[in-house]
Order: sequence, then C-alpha cells, then structure tokens
Amino acid sequence: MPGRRAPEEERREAILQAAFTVAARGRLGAVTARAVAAEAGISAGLVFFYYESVDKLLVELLDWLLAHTIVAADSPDRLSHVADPGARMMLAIRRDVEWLPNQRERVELFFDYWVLGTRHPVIRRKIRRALNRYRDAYQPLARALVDSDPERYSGMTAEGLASVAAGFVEGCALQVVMDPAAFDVERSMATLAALVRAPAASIG
Amino acid sequence: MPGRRAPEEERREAILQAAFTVAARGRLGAVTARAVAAEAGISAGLVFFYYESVDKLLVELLDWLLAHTIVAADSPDRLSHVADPGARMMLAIRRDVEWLPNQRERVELFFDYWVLGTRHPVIRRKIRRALNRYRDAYQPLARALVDSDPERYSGMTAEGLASVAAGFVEGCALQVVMDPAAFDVERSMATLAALVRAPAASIG
DNA sequence: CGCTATATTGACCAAGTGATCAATAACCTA
DNA sequence: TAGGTTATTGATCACTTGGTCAATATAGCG
Repeated sequence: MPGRRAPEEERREAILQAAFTVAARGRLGAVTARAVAAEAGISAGLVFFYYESVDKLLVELLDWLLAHTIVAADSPDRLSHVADPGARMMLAIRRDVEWLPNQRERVELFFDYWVLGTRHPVIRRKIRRALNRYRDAYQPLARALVDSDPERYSGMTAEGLASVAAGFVEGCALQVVMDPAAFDVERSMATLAALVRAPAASIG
Repeated sequence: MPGRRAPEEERREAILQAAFTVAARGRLGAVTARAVAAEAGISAGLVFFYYESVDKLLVELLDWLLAHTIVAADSPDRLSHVADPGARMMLAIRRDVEWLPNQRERVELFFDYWVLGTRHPVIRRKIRRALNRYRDAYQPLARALVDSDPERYSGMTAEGLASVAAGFVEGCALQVVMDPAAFDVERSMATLAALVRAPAASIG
C-alpha cells in the first residue's frame, strides 16, 4: 500500500531508531537494509529513499550514538561540591565506570564501530575524535590535580594523567563487554585507589 | 589439474597460513573460502576438504594466533635480574607495551575476533580464557609486590593489581590499533610511572 | 472532482557468500 | 602395466547482501 505518508523527519528518525533496535539486538552485523525495514515496518526500498546507502545510515547511527549516550559529559555538577582535586578525579572516574554496566548494549556497539573504523576512514575519524574528546574531558580535572601540588606531581603532565584516566575507563569498558559477570566496579575502583595511594617510590 | 598430492599436514598448515596472510591483509572480513584458496593457490573446494567449514577454519586460526603470538608469556628471564618487585612489575608492563606496535596486525586481528566472539560462543570462550590467562600471568609479579610490604599496599589485592596492569596494557593496545601514529610508548610508561610514584594520599 | 507531486512498494539485479558434489587426474600398490 | 584410492577441481546451488527502479497509491491543491 504505497502512498501512506508520515511527516518526513519522523520517518527518518523512525528508521534510525529501528536501526538502533536492530543493532542493540544483533550488533552491527545485523544491521541490513531489510532488517531495519522490517523493524520499522516499511519496505526495504524506503530505507534507501531516506538514506542513500546502508553505509550512510551506519554513519548517522554512530553520530546518534555518540551524541546521545557515549559521551558522559552530563552532570558534572555532582563534582562541584568536592573540593579536593584528587577526590574529584577519582569521583569522576568512578562515575564513568559505574555507568558502564548499565549501558552495555551501547558500549558493545561502540566497540563494533571501533573495529569497523579500522577499515572505514569516516568512522575511524569520528571514533578518534570521540575518544579524544573523552580524554580531553578529563584534562581540567587532571590539570587541577597537577597544579594543586606541582612539586609532588612533578614528572606528570595533565595530558598524560588525563590519558591514563581515560585509558582506565576504557579498560573497564573492555571488561564489561567481554565478561560482564566478572566485572566488579568496587574491586576495580578499590584497586585503582590503592594503586594510586601507594607511596611506591621504588616503582619505575 | 586434480590429483597432485601434497603431504597432508603440510596442506592443512599451508591453508591456515594462507588464511592468516589474507587476514593480515584484509582483516577477518576478508577471510572467505575463495580468498584463502586463491592465496594458497588451490581450489575453493579443497578448503572444505581440509576444514569442514569456514567457521572451523576461523577457530583454528584463532588458536594458532593465540598460541603463536598473542600471549607474551615468553622470555620472563629478562626480569630475573631485577630484584625490586615494583621495578619488575613496571618492566613486565613495559615489555608488553613495547611489543604492541610491532604486532599491530595481530592485535587488530585479535580485536576482530573479540568482536566476533560476542556472537560466537566458542570464540568468546577462547578469547575470555586468553584474556584471563594474560591477566593471571601478572599475578605472581603482583603478589610479590604486595607481599613485599603488606602494610604499604594494604587494600590492594594481587588479583586487583594484576587486573589493572593487564587493563593498562589492553588500553594501550586499543590506542595502538586506533591511532598508531599518536601512540608513544615512552609517554604512556612515563605517565604510569609518575602516577604510581605520586604519594597522593589524598586521592580516593 | 481531477491533477500533480511524491512517498512507498515489491520485484528485480548483480555480486558475493558458504557449501556440495560428480568428475578426474595423480598417486600407490600389486 | 593395470587398478584401486584419493586428493583436487570447478561447476553449481541456495542464499543473502546492497542497490535500482518502474509502478502505484495516497496526499495536497485548485
């Protein structure tokens, strides 16, 4: 029954939503034109009417993903009442790590895209930027920490510290995706805290 | 020209080798029966004669990968002359991180398998075990470090420390695959060293 | 009520996939 | 040299994929 209309923007969005549903259910590999169309309750051809190729659809889905969920840049307010730079840093990391298990689907998708990005230049660029943005989000905190006692933190740059912090969270993300049952937020955070707290002057 | 024989084991191995060549060139997605056959200079059908399915071939390739390269369990001898547990730990991490850039192809493949594993139970199990084995390989070092001064490292378990160490290396692997040019071994190690060295009693 | 524009369909295509299998050529043995 | 064994081939099948497109039903407009 051709001809039935829907507001244009809604249709586009509905298709994107359907693509996400399919991806959440069966990962990126399941996102085919036909599968998305079936999920959206439309014909396959219509997918190509709104998105000229599956590739474009995937890129837009990545944009949607990055904009809506991946970047945990929201609510930095909860940190504002914590004065100590070190505690702020740890709290920020904890917040992100705690957030991972709830969003496993999306984290998995992100890794799918990440792998896809190694062959797809456009996606690679987007993923790189997202990761850089994520790392940079830690820099203010890192700088505050380093500046709070330059002598104590000599040899450590804000960039480096931010990089390690982001890397730690990413490592946790890896574990969450790989073996969700075995991942324990408290254990990871406790170890990180103990590691950083340890005055291991002999290490390195 | 059918009928030409080759020693059986050699043929199997040659096919596996061809599969790796193809995978190293075009990632896991490029490993099709025809591509492998072409690389090995044989017909497509013969691939199925030696490996009953492409799936089985992929699993065997993963085994080969894990056995031959991924696990950096070799040469723990270089650590033996380092007495200090902390220094040993750092040296072990450094050794693994330094090893990453040279093996980018294989690390990429490993991540391909890792993603594939989220849908393929057999592969998932193998990957999990490999990662656990890798983490566990750090445990003796971690335990020695913790035991060397229990008071100082109170609140830190050998398991947790090993997990964080492995996670750090995995994080570096992520960076190497995503943005090889931007990855700097020395910077990563220096930051880690500085982070651990910092007597940040206030953190956490 | 027509007329135009367009959103929508479903058939269709070419390409590529895993897998099967009869035919066959080379090998080994007697 | 003959004959059985088997490794090897390449054609072939069924299926899925991205993508195209003529046909068409609907909506909006006069």
